[in-house]
Amino acid sequence: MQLNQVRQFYEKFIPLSNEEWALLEPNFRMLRLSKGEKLHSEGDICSDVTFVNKGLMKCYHFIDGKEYIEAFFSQNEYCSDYSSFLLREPGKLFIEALEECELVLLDYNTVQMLYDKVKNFQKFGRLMAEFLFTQISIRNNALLFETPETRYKKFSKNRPDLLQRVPQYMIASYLGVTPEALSRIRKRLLITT
Amino acid sequence: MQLNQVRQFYEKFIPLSNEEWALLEPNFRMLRLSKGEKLHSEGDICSDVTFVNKGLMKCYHFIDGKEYIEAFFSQNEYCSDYSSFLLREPGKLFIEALEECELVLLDYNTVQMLYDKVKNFQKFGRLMAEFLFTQISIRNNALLFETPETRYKKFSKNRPDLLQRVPQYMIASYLGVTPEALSRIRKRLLITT
DNA sequence: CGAACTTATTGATTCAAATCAATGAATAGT
DNA sequence: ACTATTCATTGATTTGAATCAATAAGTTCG
Repeated sequence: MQLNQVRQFYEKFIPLSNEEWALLEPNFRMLRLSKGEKLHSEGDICSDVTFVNKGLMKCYHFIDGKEYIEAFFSQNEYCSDYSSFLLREPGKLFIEALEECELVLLDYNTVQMLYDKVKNFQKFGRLMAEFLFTQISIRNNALLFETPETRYKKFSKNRPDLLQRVPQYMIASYLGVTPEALSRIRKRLLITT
Repeated sequence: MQLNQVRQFYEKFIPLSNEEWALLEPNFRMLRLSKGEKLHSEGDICSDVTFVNKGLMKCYHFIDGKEYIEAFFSQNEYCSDYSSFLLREPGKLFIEALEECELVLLDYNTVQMLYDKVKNFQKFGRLMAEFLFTQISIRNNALLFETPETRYKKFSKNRPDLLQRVPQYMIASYLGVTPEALSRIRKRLLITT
């Protein structure tokens, strides 16, 4: 099991001695998903925090037959229905592989155990929660206060890789508009530019 | 300085021995604000986490001459521009007293110090961040997926106190609609009910 | 290769809520 | 008590994006 990416990820938040890593390492589980397979569905209580070792996941609400994409998670990102994981309540999200994926999981009980056993893991948990808070705040402010056009421009700039890997109607969903609207935005930008 | 409410608040998240409390207690600062005074303005780096001992605060964006209320914080709630506090970057929020307020503050450096010095404080920080994450998620899902009418109904049910204490145009702003729209929603509900 | 399906584009129409405008009710200040 | 101001309501109009509809371009796979 290739865990060097995971370790690097953790070490961006906290220092980890070899001894501490040795306590962490045996707890990870590897999961491979094919394109279209789901990690998590609406109604499930999210059982694990998940690190994307390889591939691309999408995370979405499904309401009245329509997908509303909340996030894409690619290599070296953390991906879970975090609210459900924390609250131990059935979640509202689906999480699905958009490509062949290699995931590294840590289940809820193990996480709780590690908070007690591994020095610094509590801090890691705090920093992760804080990080995710700031991420969700940024996204929400964008949806509330920026125009679809601005959101598209920023997305193109920040995630040019996803622009290639993800069909346009999913980008539209992520940006909070219909595919038709995004098509028109792109047309407008081509003319203007 | 009346800190029993603060202690109770902390103890909802973690156990605190008298010794630990003795380490915490001297670090709190009390701040009184009159109606209309601001705790925090756009562009400020949020310096403190703030507990509302008494009174009512509003937290809002101010864009194109208009207020967009993000949250109300009343007695026994935590109130800050948390993103700015965490990122150490200028914030986008204003936080202002809607009534005479009594606030209890803990500044950034002290918080960091306490993470190291007080057993369990790291855990408290994690639980707070997690709690705030779930709160923001709930609000955002409401704004994205519920109708203004549903949001108003839930708000009336969950915060009947605020319905009394806060003018209707501020409720409208919090619910993400104009005052005119909220007035019409209320009318509709009166007729239907 | 060509059929079947998926995705993207373009145009016409609809819709929910914002904006604009006016009036009435309530509240505050002198 | 009376004026000024703020707040809530109601009606008319506008608007940005969704929906509906049709076509074109691209992909997949038998």
